[in-house]
Amino acid sequence: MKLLMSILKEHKLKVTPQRLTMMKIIREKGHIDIDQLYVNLKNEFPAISLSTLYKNVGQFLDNEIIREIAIPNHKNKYEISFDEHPHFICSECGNVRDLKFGDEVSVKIQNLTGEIKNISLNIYGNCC
Amino acid sequence: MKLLMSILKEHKLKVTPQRLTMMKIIREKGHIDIDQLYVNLKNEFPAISLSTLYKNVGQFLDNEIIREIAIPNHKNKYEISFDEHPHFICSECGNVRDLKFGDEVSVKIQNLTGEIKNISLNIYGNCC
DNA sequence: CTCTGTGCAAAGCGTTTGCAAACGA
DNA sequence: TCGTTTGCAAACGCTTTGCACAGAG
Repeated sequence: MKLLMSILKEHKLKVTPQRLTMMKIIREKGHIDIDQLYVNLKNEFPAISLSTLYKNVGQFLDNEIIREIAIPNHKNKYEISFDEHPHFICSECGNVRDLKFGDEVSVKIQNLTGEIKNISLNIYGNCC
Repeated sequence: MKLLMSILKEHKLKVTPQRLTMMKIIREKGHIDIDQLYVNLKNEFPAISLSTLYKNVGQFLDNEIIREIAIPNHKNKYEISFDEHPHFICSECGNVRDLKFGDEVSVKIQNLTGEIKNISLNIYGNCC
């Protein structure tokens, strides 16, 4: 598993304890929204401000260190960018479960004009 | 093509000129965000208010008359619910092109625990 | 030492709410 | 007539911005 520190350095972002902890929490939780992230960070940094979170989340997204998951009727969640994978999202509670391309889910695309940068496949169901 | 009026009636929503025009514009434009919708509606209803749009869009979504397309770094767009289909979304300008399940794109799902309500497949590329 | 990052307070902006009047059934 | 919808204004809440100080390199 890649060191969080080196990920920041690769993108020429300064290594701060706040950033490292943000990344650690996102990686541990798998999928987390701003508010949950804030609560978790408060434990370690009681003085941390929401604007720091927003600024860093913005930079992480710009640098594709994390990826944004849009969930209808819920706040966006974030995950560490690793491999592309589909999500199973609960329409009720917004819970996200990772699926796998390959054995579980496969997508076949033919005759598509235009370069593909990224595929987002969300399957909505109910886990409640 | 189904009458817009009867769609509203099916959902026990009152038929108002504002609603009919909203649906007409969304159907014509294919994919449209709140602001573009507002501008278009202003032509026909100079006094229409944004809150009317928000209220109706909310109701259309609740009743699944329209569907929401989340586009990173752009405002959500809306389309009339018809068949499920994948979208090709330009990462730069947010433009949306409809694709087809079947010949163009197919998804195979195996061993997935949990009922599937809905599948959203967005392919990101560049049209600029 | 220099430049970036942090925290705070305030501003900004899209969206929602409350209410009276208008309208649809 | 009765319940719903509309438009307006105000409230709301999330996100962004400006700035001074702190911290990383």
